[in-house]
Amino acid sequence: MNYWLFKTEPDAFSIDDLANKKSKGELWDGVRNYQARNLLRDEVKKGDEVFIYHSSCKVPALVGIASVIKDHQIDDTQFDPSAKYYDPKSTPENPRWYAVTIKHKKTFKEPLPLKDMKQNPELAGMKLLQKGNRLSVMPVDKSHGDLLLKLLG
DNA sequence: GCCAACGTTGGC
DNA sequence: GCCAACGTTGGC
Repeated sequence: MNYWLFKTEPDAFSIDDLANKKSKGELWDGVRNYQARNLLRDEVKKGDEVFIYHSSCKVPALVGIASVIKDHQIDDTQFDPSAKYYDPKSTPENPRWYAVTIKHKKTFKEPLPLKDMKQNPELAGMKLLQKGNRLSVMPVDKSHGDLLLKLLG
């Protein structure tokens, strides 16, 4: 079992939206970055735990946890010209983008703001805290993941 | 809204 | 394959 962190903009899709999907879960599509794609395709596996992070909002923070309930599949939005994430250079014969399905597990009673994470020496080294980091899907070390779960319950 | 830090694109 | 121009992300 591995830990991951997925970013989402709460205005577009929040932890509450994910919670509302209940056991059905949510297909995490629309990822259009090769590094993130490689993780989704090759390394994110059913049963893994995913920290949900709200970005580009008033208080950027870790807000909850989800679990992966389905391994990667082709992200069909890449073929749909009307979709926001349409990729004209992608073909069904040679798809570029993939998506996994995750299910809401828990919304933390108190979100853990980015600001606080930066101040916790035990979390130093987390990819999320590295300057200039823009990845929307990233690995979380086991030690960091365990600690976060302990902090957040 | 600003801007730093990237990633991507395309001309050469 | 280099690199300038451009677009996007995301904290502040």
